[in-house]
Amino acid sequence: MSPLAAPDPQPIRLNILEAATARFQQYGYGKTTMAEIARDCEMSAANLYRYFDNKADIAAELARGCLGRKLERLATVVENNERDAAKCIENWLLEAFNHTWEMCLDQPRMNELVDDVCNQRPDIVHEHYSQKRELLAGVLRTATESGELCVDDPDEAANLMLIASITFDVPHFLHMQPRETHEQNARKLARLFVDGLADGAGK
Amino acid sequence: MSPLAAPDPQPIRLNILEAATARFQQYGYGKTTMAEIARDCEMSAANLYRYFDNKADIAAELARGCLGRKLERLATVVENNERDAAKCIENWLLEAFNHTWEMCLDQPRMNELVDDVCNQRPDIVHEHYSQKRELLAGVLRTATESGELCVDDPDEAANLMLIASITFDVPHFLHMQPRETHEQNARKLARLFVDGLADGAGK
DNA sequence: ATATTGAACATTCAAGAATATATTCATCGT
DNA sequence: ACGATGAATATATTCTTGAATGTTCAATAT
Repeated sequence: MSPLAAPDPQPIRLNILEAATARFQQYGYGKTTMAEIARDCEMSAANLYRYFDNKADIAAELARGCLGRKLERLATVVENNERDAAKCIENWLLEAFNHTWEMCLDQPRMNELVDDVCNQRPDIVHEHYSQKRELLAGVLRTATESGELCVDDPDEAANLMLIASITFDVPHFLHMQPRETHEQNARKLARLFVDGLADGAGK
Repeated sequence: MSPLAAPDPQPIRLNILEAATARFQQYGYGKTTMAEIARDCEMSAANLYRYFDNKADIAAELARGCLGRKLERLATVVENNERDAAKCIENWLLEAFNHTWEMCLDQPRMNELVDDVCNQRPDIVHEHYSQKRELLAGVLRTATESGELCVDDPDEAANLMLIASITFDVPHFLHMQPRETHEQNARKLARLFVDGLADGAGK
């Protein structure tokens, strides 16, 4: 009633996404039908197409959500370590790895879905990547201003760090080592980054 | 005749491998039959099993060969840069990337085969990885002795570098950037490694 | 007009038959 | 004995087809 209370812009869209999430989690993308999602939303399958172009677009939206939550976790790490870039980078890598690890264990179907979407939608991967780089570049810029690090081009350095820490973002490599080893590697790699970007390096 | 001249220990095995290579290159693993390989060797299909346990083992042997040649290229890089660890590491990453890139372009089917074998035979991946780590650790050890670098645990550092440069070894990430960008990234990452492992870092 | 639907259409999936191929083995020639 | 083979068997691949599902659209209700 009040013009101040902003109602959900698309409550139906969200409803569909929730229903799809529940189905995909339990049965997987391939085994859930548009009819089932529609039934959960108490509408016809045809009507889903008023809110999404097709089934793949629902999955894409969910994948975006997953990647968004991952970004939020990393943003929280950044917020909690504003004064200590070394710790921030270490915790960034640990958080990235733990998120990947936990997704694989706890939500294997959703994880698989994100993987598939990423393979078919380079734009989604790229946006997620850009957001991460921007966030990480901010950390490096701040640390350079405070004197903790000495980074000429924060964007370039952030890019490098993301490339070099791909192991921790991609499920494909997870099974090659136990969790503890991965975590140790994350810590060591963070140390290597910090040493390589420290003031006085490479001169 | 002369006991000095060591004849091929298994010329027939090699012959089979050559025939299989030619077929796999042109038609792919799935589309070439044991009968075809046998015909190329002028023998029966049954006789192939005197030299290999099964078709997959032929592919495994070829994959080992591919990885072996990759290791040889890296070993050559090491030999040609014994005095300059920084250059050696840079050229290592460039060589690793270029090998991956060229394999994907020039021998896509063989590349796919190596990929498949690696997914089914962790032992082969692991051995290749161990060989690379040993080679790279040697570089770090030598550089530490000469004072160019300061690496406490060369094995651990080599391990880290290999993990961090996975992008350049795995075809999966190749298409995400043009060749020049990858090469620049390889150079920059090498620089980051060297800076991070330089004397005085991390103290 | 807008939201929704049932029914039509297009595409994909899945199960089984048919085929092709991988693998084994008894036998042959040396 | 050894190396090799053709035929026999087991396994995998392909093909076919009915069914299931994704998608569209004209028609209906609000």
